[in-house]
Amino acid sequence: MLEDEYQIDFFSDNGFIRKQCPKCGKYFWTRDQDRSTCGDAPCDPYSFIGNPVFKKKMELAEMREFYLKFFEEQDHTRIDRYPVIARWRDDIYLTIASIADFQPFVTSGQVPPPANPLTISQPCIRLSDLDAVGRSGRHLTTFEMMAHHAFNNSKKEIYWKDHTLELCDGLLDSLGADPMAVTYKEEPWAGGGNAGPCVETLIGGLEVATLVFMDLKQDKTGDINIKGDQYSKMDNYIVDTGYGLERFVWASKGSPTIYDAIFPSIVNELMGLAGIEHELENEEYTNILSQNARLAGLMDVSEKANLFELRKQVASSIGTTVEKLSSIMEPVESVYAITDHTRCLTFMLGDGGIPSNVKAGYLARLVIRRTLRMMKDLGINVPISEIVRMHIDTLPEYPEFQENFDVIEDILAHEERKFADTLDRGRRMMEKSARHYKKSGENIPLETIIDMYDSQGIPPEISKSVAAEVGVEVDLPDNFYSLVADKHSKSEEKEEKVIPFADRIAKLPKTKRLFYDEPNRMEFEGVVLDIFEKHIVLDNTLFYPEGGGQPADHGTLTVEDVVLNVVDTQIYNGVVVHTIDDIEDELHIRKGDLVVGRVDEERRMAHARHHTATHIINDAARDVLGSHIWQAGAQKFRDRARLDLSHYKRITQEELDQIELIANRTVMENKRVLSDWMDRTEAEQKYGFRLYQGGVPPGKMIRVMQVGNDIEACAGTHCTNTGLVGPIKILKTERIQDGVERLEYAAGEAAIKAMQDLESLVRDSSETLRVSAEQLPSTIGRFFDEWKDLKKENTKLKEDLAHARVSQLITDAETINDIRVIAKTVPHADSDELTKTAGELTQENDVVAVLISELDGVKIVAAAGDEAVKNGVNVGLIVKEMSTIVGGGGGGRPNMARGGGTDPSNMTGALDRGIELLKEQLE
RNA sequence: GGGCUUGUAGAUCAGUUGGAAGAUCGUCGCCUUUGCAAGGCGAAGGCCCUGGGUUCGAAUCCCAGCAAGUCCA
Repeated sequence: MLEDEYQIDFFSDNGFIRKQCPKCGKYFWTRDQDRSTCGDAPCDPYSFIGNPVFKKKMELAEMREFYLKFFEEQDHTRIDRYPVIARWRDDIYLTIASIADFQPFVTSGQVPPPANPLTISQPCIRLSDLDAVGRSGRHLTTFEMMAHHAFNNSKKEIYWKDHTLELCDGLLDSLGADPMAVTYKEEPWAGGGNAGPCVETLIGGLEVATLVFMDLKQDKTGDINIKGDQYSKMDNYIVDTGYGLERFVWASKGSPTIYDAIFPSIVNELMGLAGIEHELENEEYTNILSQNARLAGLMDVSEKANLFELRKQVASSIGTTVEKLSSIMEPVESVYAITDHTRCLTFMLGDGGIPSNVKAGYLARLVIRRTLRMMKDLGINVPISEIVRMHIDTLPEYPEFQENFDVIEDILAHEERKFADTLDRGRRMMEKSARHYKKSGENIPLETIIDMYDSQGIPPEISKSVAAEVGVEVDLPDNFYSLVADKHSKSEEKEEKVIPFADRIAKLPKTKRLFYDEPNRMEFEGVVLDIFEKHIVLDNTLFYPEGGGQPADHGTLTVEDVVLNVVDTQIYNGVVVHTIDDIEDELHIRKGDLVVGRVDEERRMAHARHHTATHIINDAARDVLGSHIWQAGAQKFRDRARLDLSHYKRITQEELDQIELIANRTVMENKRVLSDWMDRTEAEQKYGFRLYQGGVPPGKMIRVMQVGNDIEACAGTHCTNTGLVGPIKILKTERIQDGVERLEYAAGEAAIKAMQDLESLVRDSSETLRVSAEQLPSTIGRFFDEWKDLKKENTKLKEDLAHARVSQLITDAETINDIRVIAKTVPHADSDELTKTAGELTQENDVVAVLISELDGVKIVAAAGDEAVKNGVNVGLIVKEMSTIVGGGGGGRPNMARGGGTDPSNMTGALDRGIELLKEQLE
């Protein structure tokens, strides 16, 4: 990054000088002539601990308000926070920064910002430093990023570097910070395809703010190189700042750790539950914590080696052993981590996140399980929801969490039970495996432990302790988790959607879409703007292009007397492209022609019914299941539609019936379906993020649909009244992931058809059984029971038959070398009967039975008593050879073998050969 | 989105190279005991998840589906 980027008037006008840090080599700006280091850890240690850098101690709410108010007074508009689950993004699951709220449409310039400039305090979740949370004294999974943003472009500049620095410095000043202690470090920033110069604001050794001047985008042909990637200048340039609310509070209090600063009451409560006295009043104790935090600030403690090094240094500086120190620190660190993690869960679940085995839900589960493990280690025996409740009680500024608490509690109870089940199951499996290895005297291979974790979810620590109980050693390498990750590493290819004739389409104006204003009109006139191969673009159209889970309209385009069939309709950057099926050699259509379009009404209406029904079902489901229900995907077809819903347990039949009933009531109420194009920001303020059930559409204006009580941003075609949807019939549910339920249903004529199909199933069944539909269940039950009884009886009869045969067969035995040999054909006996007969015959030790029958080809069974086996008989070999004679195969063990073949003509030959072999074996 | 694991008696699980469906607990009956706990003897209880395929033969191998678990991005 060029040095020029940091030659900012604010610095020169305010007596700053630029220096290079002798430790890290980075450049920074300071008012202090005598300062030499940059002010960042590890070049400077924390100096604010026990020595606050701001005038007044503040709590989170007070600090947040102070910040927002400061920027409001500086002409910024305060806007509401966004959810921590980033539903409007398809590239990230969690909101990781305030700027994430405005990506991608605002930052790219497609959509104007809700206000400009604006200020916000955005709760963010980052799980990347999970291991350091609790240990480092400063890491959190959840934090609020306070920010002021200005969105500039070549036409209009709000403010840029100078004013940003002025505002930041002014804020610190108004908090009573010592100007001489503040440094600004140059640090080029890149991330998410953008980049730009950046300044880090440091005070007391702590980084409290990051000021990013985002003006570059990734571009292979760009002429600016940052960290190995090429970038070029953007037309938009954005002030992207981030001030850590929690760090500001910490700095204002000077507590030993950030955790003690931001949620002291919950930390204390948990210490009590864990049976640890948190002696913040105890000087020796706070000394240890402070030392630890200061030194931890200098290193990355997520590395095991570093953690040990940290312990060593702290131990020596307070004159104790590493072991002693660890025994003091570990429980405390766990309490910190639990407090942090439960706060994270409060936000995740409070914002409607559902634990799952995939996507954002998996992250929630990960955090839940980590927390439960630590709680167990500390002996904290309260439901995890109780700790979440403590957080909610201290967060009155988030009333929505309070409202959702019942569901949150249920989800957590559910997860707790699931995890307990998993551990139980895992422990049993591990015990078995451990016993197996103990028997063979081997150590348990690492592979087994990895498998246990990877496919059964058993943490390696638990595997190890279970193994130890059984008495087998396990070596856990430090890089265990990266070994697991290696197993999964593979390249991933994403398919880019290719736009046909992209350059021609780019030159065309956006197509006027008539279907919004006139949803019931099916015929229109249009002028041909362009034709390429089978694709036709008009100036306006009634054809709905595929989108929002609704398939494309079909129909016809007529030019004079030529009728063209439209088989697909797509939209690319606002240009609707109609695709027709085969065309004549000579296309009777050219630019400027007037065409008459007719939409296939039946198809369109079926889609519209299913689309409106989808909104109705979504609303009904939320009614029945709770407010955590979100659409996780949807697709409409002509004969049915499906809707994926986030829900943490299986939907029961009763709930399903209820949803169906409510949905049909909405239909019968025949409410008007309202739609309105609204300013995006206005709609968001009015209806919230509930709008975005089906993802976030681009554009300044969005179409807001109201169907019954359901309000969503939706670009599909709908019925004008709910009554037009007709009956709605839920066909089935499927669990497509843990935490996502799929509903399949039909509406209108499709529903009638579906019901008729179901009915005919019942009718056919009852006709087959010759009973009325009402009697079907009981009759089927009876048949099933009878079938079971008959099967048992059949088995019994075969045994009896076998028994009856035995007495006959035994008299025909031929004695060879003291062994009685029975080699016979048993007519019409199946394999089971032969087996039972042979089995009974060989109850006598000196008997060998070779039985053969003709049934579905040839069946052969041979058995030998113990005595016979001792004398060298191996019926496995005999049957094997016999079977090949009848065109099949067979085998078994020396005392029992079965086989058969497809060719009955050679049965006697096979039997003779069997006797021959037997004789050989007995000699 | 991808990977891995698992579906067998009411429950928890065995079931070897494809070759006679098992154990433990629970249930029921009888015996023992003043009674209980327990013990002894015996019995009932299986569409081996579903549907295809391979094979003389599949709980076992292959494919598809359904269901459950789990890890990763």
